[in-house]
Formats: sequence, structure tokens, C-alpha cells
Amino acid sequence: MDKRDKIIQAAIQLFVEKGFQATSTTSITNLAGVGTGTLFVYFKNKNELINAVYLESKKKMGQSVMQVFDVDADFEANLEAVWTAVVHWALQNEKEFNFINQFKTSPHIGKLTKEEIDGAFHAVHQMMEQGQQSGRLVSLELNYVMQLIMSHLNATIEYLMENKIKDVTAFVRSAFAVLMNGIRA
Amino acid sequence: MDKRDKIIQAAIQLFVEKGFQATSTTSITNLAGVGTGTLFVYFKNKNELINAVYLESKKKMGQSVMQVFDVDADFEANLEAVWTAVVHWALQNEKEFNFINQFKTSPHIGKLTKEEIDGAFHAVHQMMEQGQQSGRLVSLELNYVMQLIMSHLNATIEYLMENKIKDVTAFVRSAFAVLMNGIRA
Amino acid sequence: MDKRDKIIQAAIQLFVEKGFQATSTTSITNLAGVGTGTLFVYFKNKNELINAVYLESKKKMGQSVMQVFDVDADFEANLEAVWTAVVHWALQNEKEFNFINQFKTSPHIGKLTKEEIDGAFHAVHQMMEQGQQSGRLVSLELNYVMQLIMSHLNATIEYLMENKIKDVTAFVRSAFAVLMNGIRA
Amino acid sequence: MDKRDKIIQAAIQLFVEKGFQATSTTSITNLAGVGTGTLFVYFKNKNELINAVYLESKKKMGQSVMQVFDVDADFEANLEAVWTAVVHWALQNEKEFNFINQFKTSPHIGKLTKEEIDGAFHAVHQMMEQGQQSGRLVSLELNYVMQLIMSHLNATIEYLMENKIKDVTAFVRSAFAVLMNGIRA
DNA sequence: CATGAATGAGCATTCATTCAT
DNA sequence: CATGAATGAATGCTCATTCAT
Repeated sequence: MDKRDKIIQAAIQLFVEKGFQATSTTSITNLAGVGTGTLFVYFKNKNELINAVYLESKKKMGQSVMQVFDVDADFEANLEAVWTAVVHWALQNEKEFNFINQFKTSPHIGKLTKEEIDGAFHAVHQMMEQGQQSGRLVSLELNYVMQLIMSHLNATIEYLMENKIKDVTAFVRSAFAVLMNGIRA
Repeated sequence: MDKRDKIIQAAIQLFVEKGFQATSTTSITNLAGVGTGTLFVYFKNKNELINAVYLESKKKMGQSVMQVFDVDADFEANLEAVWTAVVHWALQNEKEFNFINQFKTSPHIGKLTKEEIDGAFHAVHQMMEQGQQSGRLVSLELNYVMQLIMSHLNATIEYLMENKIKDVTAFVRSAFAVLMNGIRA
Repeated sequence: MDKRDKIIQAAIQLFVEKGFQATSTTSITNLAGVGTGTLFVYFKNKNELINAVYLESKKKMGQSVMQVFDVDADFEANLEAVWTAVVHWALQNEKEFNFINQFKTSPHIGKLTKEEIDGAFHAVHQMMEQGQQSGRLVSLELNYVMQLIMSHLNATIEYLMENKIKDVTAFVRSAFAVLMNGIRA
Repeated sequence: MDKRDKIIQAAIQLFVEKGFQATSTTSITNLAGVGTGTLFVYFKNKNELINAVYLESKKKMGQSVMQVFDVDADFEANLEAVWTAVVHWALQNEKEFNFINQFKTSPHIGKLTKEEIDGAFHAVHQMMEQGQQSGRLVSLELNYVMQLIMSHLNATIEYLMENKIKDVTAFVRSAFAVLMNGIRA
């Protein structure tokens, strides 16, 4: 693993554990096992670091999740597949997911970073639009529906992380059912 | 308005705008129009300030919301009443609501503060239990259902705050319908 | 005891225990059982307080000690009497003595305060001069001899305070003998 | 001179002039000609600084003084040699000596620091014990005799510092004679 | 006289960032 | 590229002092 990567991994861990401001650049470089100055070789400043970390994490998640997306599949099946994929990625990448979740509303994550990301989820957005047009999705403002889905997703993941569930697959299935019963047209 | 209140109001605003750590005590006292030292007359330190602010805000919300709670009312009617009351309180007290929302998971809010609050919502919790027992609420783990309701609530409020909706009442009604369709047994 | 006195007593105790700077005016008024502002009714500021305390303590000691001074007595007998009187006053007024001792070289005790005090010991100074003139005291610079006596005195008192001595009177007598053997002409 | 040394020298000067508490860390770094933060690169905090300064000063004095110590020499000659060496070291290192003298009883100098030092003077203590056993030193409690010697030493040094003496060597010799006449068995 | 709420200058300490090596 | 000593602006907090009551 090269030094840039070591720094990013250390940053993710510390940002999640202690928050952005409470994490000193020195503690990051210490954990990463590199010199103080090295962080600034790869990132112009602390802010650019967190944006880079956010971007890479979210891209990783996006790539992983979008593999299950099937353009030809049925709307509801597709939504469930993607939704479920996010849950599983989160459970297997707790640190990254918590990081993304905690910092998605942070003022330190710039607009540019957010826009750069949205592209990855364009396909999902399209699928939702078609869902509405074909009368399979409740006809509320699409952005609102997306927000509902995301918050339901996060609530479910958080619950799974904090509680030991025996049959995760079953839980995830009923969790999705609750969502779908709400937003089905 | 006495100085303690001025400080609390200034703190709410700045904590929401810039976060806890990024808000200097000096900026709070400046905005409040009091001397630097005055903050420490009323609060032992910055941490005690944020806890006091959180406590008072949440109490205010609790008191306002629980007025609509009717022990004798029908389960679903009662849930809608309370849920809707939170939405309206949030819209009328944007700053306080955002503050509560942002800091509910903050490590700076102590456990004691959180416990002191939960009491106010005991009645709601009971109502939900009875809802499950009487077969009117989906039979998933109650804490999870509560979490779903809360996240749905927050998503709705956030959407309402960021978008100008013509008919808020109608919107709230259909938003609640989406929730209820999901969690009805 | 009037409030001025309460403040002085509290100040002596705290200054000795924690030092001048480490003692806040608030802690003094708290211990004295008076309001914060009251200190400044009687003393213009913290510095004037310590000077007043020093002055009064040293005057009290002077008055007590000079009672044993006998103009007509033999030089050596007189010196021993005064020297011994200081030792005993110190043992009976530990706080005051320690305070005087600690702050005699403090920059916070002004020159004026020191001069105001020296008057009380004028008689002793005269006695010493006569001792030298009559060839009973070593003929070194008088100020130096005085300094030697004072430091020997303080060393003896400190030792007595820190160690439990069975026969104090005997100890004091031999302590004085050591001094006298050194400075006798 | 490296920065750590510059800081120590500045600290000695200011601590002596104004006292520990009245000396701000900024004033030290200003006088030392280094940045504010540099002090904390070398010393964890202000307290560790004063302990380090005390330790190094006293070690320097100890090393210098103990050079004259001669295990095989006569008791009285040895005592005079060491005693005189301290006087001369003090006169040549006024700042350091005053610093040591003022802070030897300070609560800011930790016990560990004091213990680390006492070792250096172990030989002197042994010499004194042998002096008593061989009947050449007054048979009072040894700690008390040590205290007397130290206070006599300090009084002499202080006097020499504050007054211009023509023949210092002669003065020191008679000063030691006064001491020795007092404590000889 | 007595009070204590209010003040703001001052301080120890932290930390992102630089730069000479 | 990599380093870490050095920096100084920024911050939370203290405390002597004031003043309206």
C-alpha cells in the first residue's frame, strides 16, 4: 500500500472515531506511519484530504453496488437488488459507510465533490423516473421519494450495525417490504 | 431576554451554521452581545453549554408536541397527530430543529442529557407497543420501527424546509400515508 | 471580627497554602464569607491587600517580640531574649510566620511597606551597634551580621516546625549557642 | 546555541525577575527569539519547563562544585573548599543561583526533580557524618546542621551579590570562620 | 457599606501548515 | 518524494476589577 493510501485509511478511521475537527493531521500521519509533512505532499490541506477520502469511498461503494444493477430487470426487482446491495456493502465496509454517512452533510465536503459523485447514480435516478411513469411508484415529487428511500436505507443499516440479527437476509427482505409498501403506487 | 437566553439562541444558530468545534465561544458571545466571560458565568464550559442547549430545545419540542397527544384517541389517529405536530414544530422552529437533528448523535451530548429527555417521549413508546399488541402495527422489532418513523419524519421535514411546497397540509398528509402504508400490520 | 479582618485572615491562609498568584480574590472572599466586591471596598486591589496583610502580620510579630526587649539588660542576654521570642512567636503563629517568611522577598511587597516595618526593629539595630562598639560582637559589616542572624533564626524555626522536638527549650538554647559562638568577637 | 537552550536561558532570567506565574510563555519565547509553539516542542508544558530548568541548573552547579571535593582531605578543609566553591559558582552564575534559590521550595518543582538532584550531594552528606563521628562537628541533628550551613551560605552569597566587597577572598574566609566557630564541636 | 453579575484582557496550549534538508 | 522541527494564529477559559442596585 502506498503512502497516499495509508493516509486515506488512517483518515477514514480517525474521522469516524473522533470527527473531522477533533482529528489532527499529526494523528493521521502517526497512524499511517508516515512523516508529518507527507500528508501535504498528497493533499493541499486537511480539507482537500477529507474531500478526497469522501470521493474515493463513495466511488468504491458506487462501483460495488452498481454491479447488481440490471438495465433489463423489472423495476421493483432492480430497486430491491440495488437497495440490498447497499446494505451488504455497508455491513462489509462499516468504517467507510459510517464515514460517508457522517460526512454527507458536512460543510467540509464541497459541492464539487458531491456533484462528481452523483454521476455514478444516474442510472438509478432514471430507473426511478421510469418507475413513476409506468405507475409503479407513488407519484410524489421524485427527489422526496429518493430522500425517503435513502433515509429508510440508512435507518435499516444503522439498526443492523447496532444489533445482532440472526437472519439478516430475512430482516433485509422485510425491511424492504416496509419501504415498498409505502412507496408503491 | 436575559443574557443566558441570548447566549443559548446565539449558540443554536452558530452550532447549526458552523458545527460545534468550528464555533468559538467568542463568536457566540459576540453574536449574543455579551462579554466573553459571561458565557462561563452561566455554563461551566463549552460542553456544558451545548448540553444545556440540547436539553432545553428538545424539552421545548417535547412539550409542544405532546400537547396533541390524546390518550383516548385511536392508535393511528394519535400517531398521525403526534407525527404531524413534530413536522409543524420543526417548520416553525427551524433553527432549534436543525440543531436537535444535527447533534442528536454528537459525542458532545452526554448520556445524562439524553436520558433526561427520553422520559418525555415515554407515552409515545407505550402507544406504539399497544399498537403492535392490537395488531395495527407491523410486528418488527419496535426499536427498528421507531427508527424508521424517525428517519421518515426527518426526511420529510428536511424536504419541506428545502423546498417551497404550496399545500403543506396535503403534502404532510400524503407523506404520513406513505409511512403508514409501510408500517401498518 | 469585622469583614476587613475576615478577609485578611483568609488571605494569609490562602497565600501561604497556594501562593499569591494562585490565590484568586474570589477564593479569598469565599473563605472569608463575604461578597466578591467587599474585598475591593477595603483594599484598592489585590496588591494592596497583600501589602496590608504583610504589614499587619509583621507589626503583630514586632509588638509581641519587643516586649521582651530590656534596654538595661546585658547585650548577649538581650539578643538571646529577642531571638528566642521570635522563635516562640513563630511556633505559636505558624501561618503568620510562614506568610512573612515567604513574602519578605516577594516583588509584590513594596518598598514602602518594608520601610514602614523597619522602624519597629530600630531598637534591636542599635543594640547590635553597641555590641560591636563594646567589642562583644564580631566586627564584620553590621548588615551582614544581621542577615546571618536572621537566616540562622529562620533555619531554626523551619527545622522546629518540620520536626517534633522533645525538649524545645533545650534545643533553642543550643541553637542560639551555635549562633553566638559564630558571631562573638 | 540551540533553541532549547535559548528557551532555558530566557526562562531562568524571567522566572527570577518576575516569578513563575507572572512569566507568560509568550514572554519567554519572545526573549528567546523563537516562535510561540517552539517552547512546547521541547517541553510538554510550562511546568515541565521549570522542572527541566531547575534540574539542569542544579546539576551544573553540582558538577562545578564537586570538582573541588577531595575524598582524602581533612574534614574542615574539605568543607571550606566545597562551601567556598558554591560561593564562587554563585557569583559567577548569578542568574542560575538566584533561580535555584528562589525555586527550591516552589510547589512547581516536583519531588522527582528534587530526588534526582540529591544524589549529586551524597558525598557531602557522608563527609558531614564522618565529621560528627570523629568529634569535629557539633553533635546536633545532622539535618539541622546542614540547614544551618545552607542558610549561612545563602545569606553570605546574597550579601556578596548586593554589596561591592573589595577583598572577596578575605570576606569569604571570615564568613566561613563565623560558620565554623558556630558548628565546631 | 455590601453585593455579585458582568466584563474583557490575558494566558497556556494546540495544530495546520511550511520549508530546509 | 519524504521528513519533522519550527511556526504563530486561534481558542477555551480564568480572574481581577467594576458598578448598578
